[in-house]
Amino acid sequence: MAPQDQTRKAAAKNTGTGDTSEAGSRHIAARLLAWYDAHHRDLPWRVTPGAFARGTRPAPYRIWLSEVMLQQTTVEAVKAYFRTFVEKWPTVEALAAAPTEDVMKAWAGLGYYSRARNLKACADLLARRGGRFPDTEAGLKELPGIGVYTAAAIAAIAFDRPAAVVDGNVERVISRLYSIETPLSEAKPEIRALVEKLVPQERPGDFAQAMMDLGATICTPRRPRCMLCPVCEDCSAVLLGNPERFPVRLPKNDKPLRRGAAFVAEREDGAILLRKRPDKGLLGGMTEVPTTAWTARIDGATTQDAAPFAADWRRAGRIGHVFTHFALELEVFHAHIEDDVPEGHFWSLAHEISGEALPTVMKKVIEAAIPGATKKLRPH
DNA sequence: GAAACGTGGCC
DNA sequence: TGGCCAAGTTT
Repeated sequence: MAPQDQTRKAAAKNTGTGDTSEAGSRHIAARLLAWYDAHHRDLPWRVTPGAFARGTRPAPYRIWLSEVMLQQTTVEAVKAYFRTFVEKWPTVEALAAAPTEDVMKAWAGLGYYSRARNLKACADLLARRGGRFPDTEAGLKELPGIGVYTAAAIAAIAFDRPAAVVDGNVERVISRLYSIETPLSEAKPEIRALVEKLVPQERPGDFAQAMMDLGATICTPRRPRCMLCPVCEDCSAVLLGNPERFPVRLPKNDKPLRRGAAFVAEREDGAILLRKRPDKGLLGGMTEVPTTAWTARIDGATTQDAAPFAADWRRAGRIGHVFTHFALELEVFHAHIEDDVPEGHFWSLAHEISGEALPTVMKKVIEAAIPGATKKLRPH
């Protein structure tokens, strides 16, 4: 063991909170980069480590698109959407040229739909400016849908800027490495300062991705695989014996339950009556079947009044769905109706349903009334 | 600064 | 099964 390592270990033991010295930081960054070279994940938007040193670089468009998709979303869920988007729209100019409606349809199912609107707004703005991305955190942060994290991530990964990239993974890794007892949210400034100390001048983009890969594959929320961790010996939480205890979080408030009714109107040929939700707010700009407000009392006496129009509504079932801040129970009604279209509604043909901008909750509703209706038809 | 904003996977 | 969590941003 190198003398500097002994010093570092002693310091960690003395403080019990991890070594924050410059030498300690350099050591940790170097270990992480070496680990990343050997164990990085291959992802559709990622280039191999050391790209900038070889004179290559990832396309900022692909990094931006992946980062927006990855906001609060798992890598596995994003992969297929990312491939679809880059195939449909290979450049920011192509995305800018696309109708917003097509973008919403392609985003359907991924959630947090304001991301799709901001993505489109950002593409439009950049296309008008010649299609080039800003190459600094400050410039990126000005763009729609790009906040502190995403600006730092694009600056680091696409432009190799030494930005402090702090996401949920990094918060977990840092809070363990330095055994931070302060509950999350309150600890964020402290975590950011520690990351700023760690970011190396060489390969900052790879360092950011290394931290996130470590959090995703080794330093996981539950049952971290500390025996495989490149910075296990530097980790204060390991020293304390229970890394899983970090990060410390405040207890959460429980979710209220809302109820409502949804109405699946079916035409003779199997077409389904739909409408578009307002651009702002919950499921903004997405498509839905007619529903009551989602707080309405649902019982036999109110059902007829709650329906958007008179029909022979039959109870088709009940679906449950959990959003970020409330749970929803929808009573689903089904009826066959004539061809006239109520104001603000439109018919979607059976073979078009799967391509509509239907959020998952609405697919559940339609499936409850007409099993298989939202599944993609397979050619035979 | 708190609240709004989706969805799927895991145990 | 229900709570937790995931590469956060906007208002």
